[in-house]
Amino acid sequence: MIEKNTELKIIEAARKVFLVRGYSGARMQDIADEAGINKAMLHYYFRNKDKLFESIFSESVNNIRDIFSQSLNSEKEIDNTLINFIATYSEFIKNNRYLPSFIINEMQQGSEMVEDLFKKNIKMYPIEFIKKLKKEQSLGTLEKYDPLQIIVSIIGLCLFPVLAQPVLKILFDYDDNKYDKFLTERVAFLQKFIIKGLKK
Amino acid sequence: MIEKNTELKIIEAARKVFLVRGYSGARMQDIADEAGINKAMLHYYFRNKDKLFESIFSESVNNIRDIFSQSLNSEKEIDNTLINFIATYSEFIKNNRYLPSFIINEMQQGSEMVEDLFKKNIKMYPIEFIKKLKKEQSLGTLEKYDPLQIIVSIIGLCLFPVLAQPVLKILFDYDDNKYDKFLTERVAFLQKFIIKGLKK
DNA sequence: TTTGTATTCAACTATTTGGTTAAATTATTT
DNA sequence: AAATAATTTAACCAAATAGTTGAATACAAA
Repeated sequence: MIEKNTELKIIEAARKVFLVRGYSGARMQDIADEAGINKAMLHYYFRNKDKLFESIFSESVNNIRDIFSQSLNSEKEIDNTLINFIATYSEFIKNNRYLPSFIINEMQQGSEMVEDLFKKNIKMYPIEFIKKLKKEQSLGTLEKYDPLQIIVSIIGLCLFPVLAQPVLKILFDYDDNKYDKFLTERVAFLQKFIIKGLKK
Repeated sequence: MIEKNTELKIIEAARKVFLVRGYSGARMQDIADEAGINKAMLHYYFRNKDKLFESIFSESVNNIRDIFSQSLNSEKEIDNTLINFIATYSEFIKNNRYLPSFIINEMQQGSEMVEDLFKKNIKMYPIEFIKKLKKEQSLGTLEKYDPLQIIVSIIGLCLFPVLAQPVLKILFDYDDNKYDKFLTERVAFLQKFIIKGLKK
């Protein structure tokens, strides 16, 4: 019997394996098993490991980019922009645990191929948000910090607890439920903490 | 001629390779080349890849733990504790770029062996710092945030720009010099931003 | 010097892993 | 139904990689 969605099944399996194990840790056999197909099928649909990886990595970069620009540009006023971004971005990351560490890690390796894919797909600079910040800064409502320091801080505050989840769970002796609660509560904490830190 | 510090050379080479490439990305041959010795020497001094990895990973966890507790407990007063921690920790991380991502990544894989090594070596809970925070909170000088949220935030703010360095460099179109400047300037920014965010 | 021990290496083996192929099966078109 | 095209598989092959071995060399102690 011919399976209609073999390609989709492969993509889903590859996503699962690559995101957790990374390029060098991923095994073609594992991906085939996860997809419930024969290993040769992978090479039928995708010429080789590199090509399969490329499609997963590109897709991942696109996802991060989309949710980022989408959640950063939805509201007009700066406070609401921040509140909305923190909530939306945190939620997305929570549901896509492995996405940030996957991208960060592959980029760390410094391979030409990965860097090119990243550059090709990311195309994003938060120009509108920076304008908003600068305007508030010149009005005297926000501290005159470097906008990029601010952006890195906000993203980092959202991402880090998910990036470091396995480490922090052990450090704090939290089980899955407790850590989930920790992440949920973090949204309100961040909204208050960040705005307090930025306001003059 | 017998080389006196072969074991040390191996450790240094293994550190270099493992920290950047991770367990699965590291090649015994690369480590041997980096150390300037024969591949068989690795197995003479360390039985196998796992044993060599274990010693590097344990050492890394110990380093992180030491610098953490050391820079967190040096000062008495809360403001100075924070200012000192941010400066010391940031400086350490800047000089040990790959340490955080190495540990976080290997922990992400969820292997029994790595998790056990981590638990065995970390043994750290910032009890003194939490006491200090709670005292200030009850005095009304600090906002009544969950101490763990605070700690995760401070660490994340210091670590994230180094974790995500390759990504952020491309996003901001910064070269090595510019990014180095960004990290240097970040210390003062964080000291101000964090204290403002925490103070009532 | 001689003897024993630690160190080093080149060449080898075993295993893992990515990739190929040819044949069989299923679907689609004529 | 027959012919053609697409899909799937088992059984391979080739390359990469971890690990082994035995001989040679250097050093230290007797």
